[in-house]
Amino acid sequence: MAGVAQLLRVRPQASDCAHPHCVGCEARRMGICAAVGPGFLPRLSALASEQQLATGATLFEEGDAAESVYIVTHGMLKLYKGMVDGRRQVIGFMVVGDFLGLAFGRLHLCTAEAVMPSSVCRFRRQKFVELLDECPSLEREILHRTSTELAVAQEQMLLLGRKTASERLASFILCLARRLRLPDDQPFELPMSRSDIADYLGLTVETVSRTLASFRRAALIDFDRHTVAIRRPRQLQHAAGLTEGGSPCLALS
Amino acid sequence: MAGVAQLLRVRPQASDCAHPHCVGCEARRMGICAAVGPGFLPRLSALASEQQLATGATLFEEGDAAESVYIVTHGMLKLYKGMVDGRRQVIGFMVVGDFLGLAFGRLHLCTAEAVMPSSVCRFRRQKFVELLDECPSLEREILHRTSTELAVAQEQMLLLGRKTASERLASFILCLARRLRLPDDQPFELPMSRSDIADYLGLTVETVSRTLASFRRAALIDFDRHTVAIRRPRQLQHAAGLTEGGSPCLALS
DNA sequence: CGTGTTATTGAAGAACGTCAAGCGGGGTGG
DNA sequence: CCACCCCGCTTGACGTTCTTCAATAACACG
Repeated sequence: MAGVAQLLRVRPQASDCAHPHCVGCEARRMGICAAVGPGFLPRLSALASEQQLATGATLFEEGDAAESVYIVTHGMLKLYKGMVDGRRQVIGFMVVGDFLGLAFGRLHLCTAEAVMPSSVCRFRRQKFVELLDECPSLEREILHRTSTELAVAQEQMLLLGRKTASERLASFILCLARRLRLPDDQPFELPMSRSDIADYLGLTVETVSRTLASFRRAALIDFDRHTVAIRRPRQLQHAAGLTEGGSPCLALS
Repeated sequence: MAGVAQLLRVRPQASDCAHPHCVGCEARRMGICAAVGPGFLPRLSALASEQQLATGATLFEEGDAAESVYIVTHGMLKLYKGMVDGRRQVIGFMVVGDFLGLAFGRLHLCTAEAVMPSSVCRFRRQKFVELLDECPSLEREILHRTSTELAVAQEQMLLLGRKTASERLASFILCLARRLRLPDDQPFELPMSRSDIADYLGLTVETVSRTLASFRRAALIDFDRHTVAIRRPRQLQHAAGLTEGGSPCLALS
């Protein structure tokens, strides 16, 4: 679980905040706290409530009225869109500190489901928007995050539209590794299932499995069901269709 | 050209503004004007400069330093990302009133190229950010737009990851039609080339051409090189893999 | 320890890509 | 004004990649 523990520490610099109001809800330590000034923290406390999610539990579904926004405080959730016949596209994996449900419409546009035991901090949407009105630095923070998410989504469009199966898997692994900022060769955890990976990369589980197997045969990586280690990072980058200095992924947060 | 003319009128309600400062640069009439109060308009005037683009001209390239932001005032631009071997993914087509170059990083993450004779209104980035600091309603407007663009990008991820060629083309045509809010059966313009469409939908020109031809054989649409008319909207929606009431696309603006 | 779920592996098939040839429109230059 | 050429679009034949279908293996859970 060392890998996951690191995955969760997305915005470590924000955890320095020792303000008394920051203790109750971990979310405040993770992101919002740094953005809102001390004056707003009491109001934030009043707004927040924590919620636990078992693996597979859905926080909200595509089409639900969007009445709350959330911050992930533990674990990992996937966001996905579905089609009537069951095809799915995973939009992203949200980790600690990420906002959920920020779509500025009346309805949620994807489903949010826990891929491992997780918890979130919930805010009433309307109250949250009012807070936004009063706290420009929070609004700037949200804008910054939304804008980063947009850049990530656009990078993923390139992957989904133009990359081969091998390139997709290689990009995915490098992206995870970069997000964890791990030294090469150190194994890290994949909390999501093969089927989630397939739905994220626009492939089938079989293709994911076969491609990972071929990477292992080529000694690019080593892996077990929920663990991966990068053995030859340079060659893996090459397999991802990236230049040396290229951006394997823009970390989501 | 009737179709294009309508394509350009994305935010018609904003054109009501009769403030003297709104006359010079069309951008102010299209979007920003409504967001910033009259007090900020003189500053906006001072910041702006207009720029013409011939078809095929690039406004900025992936990797360039991001020193300005732009608003499209005439025509249409495509945003795309490239891979070293020449593969491309078109991220989106930007029409009048859309912002360009808002990536909150030091570098542009895609190339912007005119698909038809176009013009943009340029703002020095730093000045623009300062303006953002002083004008909360403008910041809110930008947040709203960014958030909408994110939703569009996520919808496109579903298309690129999970839809068949027919579904992609059908979705694309319906999306354009919805954006123009045309009555069915009325022909409208496709300013972009087949190759741009292919790069937008993650296909090849040949597949785009063949699929359009098959739609015409099935009498779903009629088309000419740069004109399309929807003949059987219900069946086209079905071909797009959408439910009756479903969202063919969230208009970009 | 058994059972359901998830992952792997193989073989056959389909969808889309690649290669190649032909068409047609628009622009240029004679 | 016409002929030519270039470029974008279309259409056909063939290949490749990925999916689909199916069987087996490995794990997680009670």
